[in-house]
Amino acid sequence: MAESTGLRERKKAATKAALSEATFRLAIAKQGVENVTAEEIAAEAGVSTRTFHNYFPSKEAALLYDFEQTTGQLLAHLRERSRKQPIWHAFRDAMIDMRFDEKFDIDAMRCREQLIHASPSLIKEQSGQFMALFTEAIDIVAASTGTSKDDLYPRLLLGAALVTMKSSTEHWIADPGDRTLAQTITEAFAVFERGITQPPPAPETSPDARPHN
Amino acid sequence: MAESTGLRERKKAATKAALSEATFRLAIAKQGVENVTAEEIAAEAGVSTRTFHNYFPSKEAALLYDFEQTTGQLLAHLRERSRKQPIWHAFRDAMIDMRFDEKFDIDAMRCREQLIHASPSLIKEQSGQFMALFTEAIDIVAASTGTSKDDLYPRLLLGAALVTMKSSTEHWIADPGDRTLAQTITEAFAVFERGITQPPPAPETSPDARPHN
DNA sequence: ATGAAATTTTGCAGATCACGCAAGTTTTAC
DNA sequence: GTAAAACTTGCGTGATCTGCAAAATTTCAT
Repeated sequence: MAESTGLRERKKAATKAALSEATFRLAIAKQGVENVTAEEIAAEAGVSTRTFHNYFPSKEAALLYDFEQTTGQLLAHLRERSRKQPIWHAFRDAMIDMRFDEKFDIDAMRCREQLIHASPSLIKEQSGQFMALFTEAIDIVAASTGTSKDDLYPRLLLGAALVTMKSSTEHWIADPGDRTLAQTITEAFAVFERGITQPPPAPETSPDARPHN
Repeated sequence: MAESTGLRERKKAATKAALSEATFRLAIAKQGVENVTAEEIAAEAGVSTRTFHNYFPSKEAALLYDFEQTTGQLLAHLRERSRKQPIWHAFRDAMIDMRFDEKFDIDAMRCREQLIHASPSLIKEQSGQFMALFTEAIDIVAASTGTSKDDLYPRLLLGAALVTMKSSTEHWIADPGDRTLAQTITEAFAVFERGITQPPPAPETSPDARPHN
């Protein structure tokens, strides 16, 4: 559906991607987004400053463009799975479906994490995107649990799921150890199934004895 | 200790509070922070625009000033309790210690919530403050659970606690029903103790209805 | 009380951001 | 091939936020 849509669509997508990548490149080179201007990004991508702002409202949004994309895909997976699976494990499996570890370079992910972690404006932007994800997902969760979206339980469940996804990914990126990302995610989701007051049984460094899934 | 610190300290605190309140007032009057300028806020509080920016980096920060204050107090309570209590219930009880329902007008809280919910910039600002709280609290949690701050478990626990505090407060503000805030908080924390896949025993609206998760 | 020291307030200038508008350019579709 | 639709660009504008230095205010020692 998005393939045959002609030159214009493809060019737009390419420009947007180029701007996002240019932002990433410059941010790394200059050790932080705050040291990069919209003007520089536009120049790096070969368009005018005005055009940059046609595509992104801010350089923060440009840098987190693929996060936003990812979010959309995750939601699609979630919608699909939520019709055949209890919502909690639908989140876990939708997350595993994303296969970040195969799609992205782990060093690039680490760089990105560091950029975000070091910049208040990026932290805010990312948090804002998480909140948007919350808003988009709450209906799915409410429907799936047979509750209202204003109830407490679906909000807690969704919040827990988002926290789990963010934390486990960050943790795995920082130090994969001998685990796959899917294992780490599964482990993290299991913590909430067990009850949060129950600390995880296996110390995080022991290598064997983890039957996957 | 902060009492006898002379006229200067007191005036600064008063100015800061005045600026924050002015921001709140104007934001309500104009139906959103985006319709208020720093210049207007400064005028309303009787100082120069430059002075406003000496106190707050942005109008969003000004509007969420008391949230920041609250955060600090919560951390103090948490630190105290975490030495005598397991960390999970320390969070719950530290939160209850705050007694928002007694300290703040519920209508004002509702207004504030609506302002935040309707403004992307405020959502980002608040999320940023939550992340700051995360950063400040993670050491306490790690110490209290005997783990490293880079481990997964303390991050999940802290994330769950923050989600619980935010969600239960918002939920209670939106519709207190016949519950106290402390009850709602306790109920919410209990969800995570039980295991997130276990829906709460008492449905929030209909008395029968087995939840079919 | 008084004058010097420390601190705060303020105006000004400058860099950036983000958006509306209208003219110019490219792509599409007939 | 040409007209319509969509995209790019430059310009102008209003707002944000910061540094700097002068003026005003508070503090403190005497």
